[in-house]
Amino acid sequence: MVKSTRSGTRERLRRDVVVNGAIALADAEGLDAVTIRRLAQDHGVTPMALYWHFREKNDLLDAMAERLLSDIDLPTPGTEPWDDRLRAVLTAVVAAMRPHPLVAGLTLTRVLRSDAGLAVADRVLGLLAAAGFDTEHASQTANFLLFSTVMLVTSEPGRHAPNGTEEREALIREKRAMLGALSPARYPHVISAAVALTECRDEERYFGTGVDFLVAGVRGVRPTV
Amino acid sequence: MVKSTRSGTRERLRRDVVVNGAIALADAEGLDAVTIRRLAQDHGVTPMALYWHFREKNDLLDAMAERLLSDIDLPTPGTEPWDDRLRAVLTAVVAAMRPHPLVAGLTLTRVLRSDAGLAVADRVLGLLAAAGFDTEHASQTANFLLFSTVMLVTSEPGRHAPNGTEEREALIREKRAMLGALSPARYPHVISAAVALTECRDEERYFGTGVDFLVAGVRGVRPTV
DNA sequence: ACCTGAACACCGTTCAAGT
DNA sequence: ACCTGAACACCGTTCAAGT
Repeated sequence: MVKSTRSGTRERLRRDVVVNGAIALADAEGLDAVTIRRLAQDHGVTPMALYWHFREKNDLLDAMAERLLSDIDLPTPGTEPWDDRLRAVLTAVVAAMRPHPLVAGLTLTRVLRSDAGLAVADRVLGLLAAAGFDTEHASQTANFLLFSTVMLVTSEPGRHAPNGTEEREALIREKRAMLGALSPARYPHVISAAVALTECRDEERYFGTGVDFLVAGVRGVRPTV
Repeated sequence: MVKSTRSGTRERLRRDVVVNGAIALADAEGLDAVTIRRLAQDHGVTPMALYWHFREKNDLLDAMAERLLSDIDLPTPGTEPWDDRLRAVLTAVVAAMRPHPLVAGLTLTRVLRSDAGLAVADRVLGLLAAAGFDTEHASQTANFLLFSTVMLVTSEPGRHAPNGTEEREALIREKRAMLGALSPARYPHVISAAVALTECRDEERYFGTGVDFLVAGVRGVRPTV
């Protein structure tokens, strides 16, 4: 995690360049396209060259996740009510993940293994403690809360395919057609929701009410004080 | 989806056996262990034999997801308030997923492509409509709700590794040690929550309040009527 | 410190062929 | 209808070697 390279500029730059390339590649073509060999090729280097910078592929994925997590711009701790502060934190998480819906899922298993992720987790745990949660309850809630927030981004309707491409349009059309062809007797609600289920019309509203949902959920399971 | 095999017993049996084996294998060793070649070997058959039953590997994953989704035992539609009925549906989803925490994630992208998943989605959409949600809002909420419910299972602390194994114990110990070694000045809340963050002490309580959380979230974003 | 070359043990998948 | 054999184009990774 904490890198202690002495004259690090060359190494860290190189490493960062690879990580940037990997994220950009995943954004454009999905995580499956992120391959040691493909990245090597993109950088005009032999696949084995990457193994000097990363012990194994998983280390590269860790670095990608940490990059996204460190993009989270935590609000300065204020004195507002706990739920307003929680909302601000979750909004910051969403903002960092939104540009990378195809990569965000990597953070799910890595929050507690990166400095930036730990900072977010600590903040959320602190807020929940302030709201009256005991340690056990706060841990479970914080864990689920962070997962859900990231998933708000990864599960946005129509965002499974790379952004803005024709491929995405085709996928949405196809899915919509499939839903439209279902039996109206069996799945009436699905059919009338076919359009909304396949594409998000108003992203700001989607993420806004998503965060509202999560804050309300916390309020709902908050111990009565 | 809808299979129309004439004298199907032999084929469907064979196919089901493979799917069962794949789920059991994933439960025991994780999804990465589910490989065409490994399954073929387990069934004493050539890898290419599987390609008669599944057009490609993804079809096998689809079938695994559909199996889990069809394990959902939807409650008979009642006349209770919408939130009680929603709670019952979500509880049924959790119950179906809990035995397969390492497989449940497969359902996330496949709900709307399986009969069983469509039935659940239709039910949830109907409940949200009854609660006063318009189509757009209901779709986004239902989508997120199902994702979150599945994730309640896949993200349970300590359940990332196969169940009950020594490997799992080792992973938990390791993670706990890592968290305990952090700087108390920077991550005070994480450190004091190290135990709770790495293992779920009371699963019933965890899933119970998880479902409560989600129902409360829906209540929180429900349009005022 | 940083990279290459050759090799290994895996993948999913195609295609022609068998029964 | 169901399965095999041989082959292809990919993976991640190791190890010894170069500069």
